Amino acid sequence: MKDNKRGGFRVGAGRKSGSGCFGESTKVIRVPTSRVTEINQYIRRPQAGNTDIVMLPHPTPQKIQLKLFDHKVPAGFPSPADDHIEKSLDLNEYLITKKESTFFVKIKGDSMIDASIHDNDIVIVDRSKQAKVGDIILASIDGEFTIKILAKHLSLPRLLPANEKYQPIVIQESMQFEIWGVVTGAVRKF
Amino acid sequence: MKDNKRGGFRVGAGRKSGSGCFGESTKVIRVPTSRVTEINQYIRRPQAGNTDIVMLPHPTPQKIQLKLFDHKVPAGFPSPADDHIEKSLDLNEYLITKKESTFFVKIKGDSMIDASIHDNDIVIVDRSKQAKVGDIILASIDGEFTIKILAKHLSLPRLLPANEKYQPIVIQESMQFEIWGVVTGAVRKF
DNA sequence: AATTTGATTAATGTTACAATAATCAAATGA
DNA sequence: TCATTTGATTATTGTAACATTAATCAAATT
Repeated sequence: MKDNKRGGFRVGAGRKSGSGCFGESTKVIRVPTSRVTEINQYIRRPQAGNTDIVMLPHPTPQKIQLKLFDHKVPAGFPSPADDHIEKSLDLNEYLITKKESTFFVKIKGDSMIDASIHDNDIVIVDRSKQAKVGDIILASIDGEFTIKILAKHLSLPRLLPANEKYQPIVIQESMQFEIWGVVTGAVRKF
Repeated sequence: MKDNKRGGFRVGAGRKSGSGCFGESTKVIRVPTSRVTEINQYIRRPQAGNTDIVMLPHPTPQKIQLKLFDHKVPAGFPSPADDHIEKSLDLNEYLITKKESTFFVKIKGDSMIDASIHDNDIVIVDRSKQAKVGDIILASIDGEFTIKILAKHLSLPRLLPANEKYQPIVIQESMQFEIWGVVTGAVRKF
């Protein structure tokens, strides 16, 4: 039942310009594949209600409100602060699993620098944990404490320093050798 | 002077995949005309961000005092009587000076590795401390959080990574730039 | 040994296209 | 008469295609 009498060219016919979801014309641009989702979310995000406010601690009695998205040039892409203030953190809870068997050791010197344990770092040692090959352990050899990576050489245990400049130590039967625990963490003050 | 003896099909010929300015494949997407410039700037700006989640100190942390030993003292412990050697320590107290102005940020990537800040470390940031040149700071650049070393060059602030593979960032007037605090410590779990 | 050259393939900005959606007015039907 | 349907028209929108540029390799040349 087609006829030629409906429609037809006439001014004002057809979809109105600006009736798309952006209310304006569009262009195609090329962007990295990994950021397609991010950009699509961003350009579709309601502009009006964009009032993300993050509260961060401040020494003054009343906490300061820091407004994000007040950029001068590129306006408001998703910021890490958007949804990233998640939870609170208790350092004791985070770093100490078993407080009954945990203690700290303050490190002197740079012999563990390749395991990124530095002079004056404090390491967290759990003496209840069974040391496995590859673990960073606190051991004593002939009455001296040392922090090393546990390896195994035939049947005798072997301690690898994390710093290449130091020689591995093969534990002989005659040596007093004791593993005091496994290093489970490290903390540092700047 | 054309001949058919150069080039020719052979494995490995031609431009390498991923050699473009994004280091990955691209796609075309349609965006509002008014935001083309903004998005092009955004996807091309230096990726300074090296932080992940932001956390606040726990309001009611566990109080755990554990023994602190010195790496260099001769083994013979535990010797609870010896107060000279043995101290005790609470990690929250040790690392957090001002709870009201402190928060935590998780590090992503290895841009600060020479400052011994590693992937997945958590750094402690004090917002009340005045940042000085040379300090490790948390800053935001155009909405992106980053941990960097604060420097100054010709009166413009500069953010230096602690890894020669990364480029310093010169802060221009046109950039949104804010210093959020000074990094006062770092913790790591093994 | 260093440089040039031509073939090859990826990157990149733009245009083209097809499918969908919105809009209008004539045609239809109550 | 007035609401609904219908067909033509035009914008939107995601994707494919294209042309130009850039990077890379190995043979040819200096």
